[in-house]
Amino acid sequence: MRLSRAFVPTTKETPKDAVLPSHIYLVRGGFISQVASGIYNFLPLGKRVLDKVRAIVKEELDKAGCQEVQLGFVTPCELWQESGRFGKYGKELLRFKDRKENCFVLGPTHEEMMVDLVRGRVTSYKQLPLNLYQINLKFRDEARPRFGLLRGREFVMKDGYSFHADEADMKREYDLMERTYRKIFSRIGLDFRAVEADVGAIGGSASKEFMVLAKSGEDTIAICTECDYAANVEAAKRQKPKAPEPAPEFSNFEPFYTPGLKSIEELSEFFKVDPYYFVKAVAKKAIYDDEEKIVLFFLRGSDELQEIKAQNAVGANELVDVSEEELENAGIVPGFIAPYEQECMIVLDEDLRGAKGLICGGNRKDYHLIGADLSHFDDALFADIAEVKEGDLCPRCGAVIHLTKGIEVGHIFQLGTRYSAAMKATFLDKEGKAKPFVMGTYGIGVSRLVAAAIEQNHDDRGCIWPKAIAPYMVDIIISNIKESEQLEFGEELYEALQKEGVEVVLDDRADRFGPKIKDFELIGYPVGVIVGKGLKEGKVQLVDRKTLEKKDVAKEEALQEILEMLS
RNA sequence: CGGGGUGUGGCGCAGCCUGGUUAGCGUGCUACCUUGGGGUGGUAGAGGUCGCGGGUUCAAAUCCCGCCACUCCGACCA
Repeated sequence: MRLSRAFVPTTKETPKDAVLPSHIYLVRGGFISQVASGIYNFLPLGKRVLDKVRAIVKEELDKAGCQEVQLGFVTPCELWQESGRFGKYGKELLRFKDRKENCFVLGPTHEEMMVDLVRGRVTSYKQLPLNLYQINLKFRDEARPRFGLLRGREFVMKDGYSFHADEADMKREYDLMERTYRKIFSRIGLDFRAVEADVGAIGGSASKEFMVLAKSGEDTIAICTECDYAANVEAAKRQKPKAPEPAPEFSNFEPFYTPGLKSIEELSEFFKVDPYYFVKAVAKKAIYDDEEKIVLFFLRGSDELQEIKAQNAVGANELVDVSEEELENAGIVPGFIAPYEQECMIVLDEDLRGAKGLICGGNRKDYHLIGADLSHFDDALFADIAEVKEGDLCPRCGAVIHLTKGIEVGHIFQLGTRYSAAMKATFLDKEGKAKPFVMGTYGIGVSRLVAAAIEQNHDDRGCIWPKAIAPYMVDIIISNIKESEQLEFGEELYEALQKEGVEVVLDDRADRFGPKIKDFELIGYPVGVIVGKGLKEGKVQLVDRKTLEKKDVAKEEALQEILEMLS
């Protein structure tokens, strides 16, 4: 491609509202442009990167025996009503009617469509297993799109669905998909972790997320510093924390006057006791399909409530904050809540099981109880609801856990029969009995990967594309096109590289050197070739975008050297 | 969904509080000259329904009301 002819509108200025590097550089580099909130156009360079990611995903999936299909983007409401998700999915589902008043939605995910496609067509265990996928647009009317391609409303996703005769075969496929996903993200050149995850609203028995490690990630993940344990904090476990010394000693179980002291910090200071020995209460309102109720969660003062775990522990659809007024109306004393004598539902953290010698709220304003003993509480009340924190101990090997941030780019689920049963998608097994398919579902955020790659690979000058997905591999900069010698050699090298099958751009614009090298750095081609004043001595300069190192090479050797840099 | 902010040539902004000539600056764009290894300098140009609708007024980018869009913080996020 000749840059003099290319549609690559780069800008010197940072777009007004972009905060993250990937957003800034993708817009400034002329890869994407915004159309509306959470909706982007892909320009020629962005489209090339997207297609490369797409091609890698496709290649590895096909190798793993998956088959690509393409489902309609516009899907009939009836399918959503059938699965029961039409109402539950809520406002994220963009609904509209056609001229005949038929109701449709833009697909945010395609479980329903895929089950509908397969049911009635795959009817025997002999046709299983089957793994179908598509790489297609998705639309979710997010309440708050942000960060450019990282959280758009319209995005490109690979979504795959597998169908099996039994659980064991589904697990086999799940493991195969994990290995396949690892290959995909490794090929793209990303530093990522496969982490244990919460299954969330999609359901199923197990799931793993693939996280690209980046400071700007919206997810927090817990990683063991010794073994390969890694989990999203929403699902992370830990070994029982060690009790700090010295443990406080209380001769009696009795109220203690603590005027105005509510926070664990203040109390710890007041009693000179480590927060570990306090019982803290977190009140939430649990929302169910047909009711809502106040739940009190109790943890050690040194821990924080993990809301997803807490939500799962009480089987609620959602947990929301509860006001002090609501608490008082329920006969609860905010700031001084004890696990004793509560009328509402209570849940205690696993780590409090059998704990004694604690300080907790007094169920009375300005009083706490010292010498509390929880060893008589019913086992049923305990659940793992604490958030794993920096320095906690790995549940597998006991080494120290480290927290880091990640961008979720893939998620695989052992789904089971949730959708197949609801939508009556069955096959006949060996005994001739009808059974619902056992399913798995697997997703990759293809357009999000484009942004994630930049979040992880950039410097203060622009993008540094991994070679596997760079829009072009080489940028030949002709320093001054008025110098016919430079122009000629540039053209010659351009042709030679194309003959070698290298994707190359020729910067033959009538600009000066400055803007050209700035664009090279901004766009982030892996290799730059500067054809400039060195040519008089028979030399050109090769630039490694990643290190920004330049080296002079004889012009006759340039081709060979470039090929080596790319290998 | 709750709370804030913004909307003015392609892009980034000023002007608005205190209404009043031709709406200004930077950048980008066009032409010519200049320069030619890190966004060169100059001259001359093109380019704006001041988000939309209504109101107040002799007069509205500016004041008032309504709407829309975008955005930030939070909630939410298969």
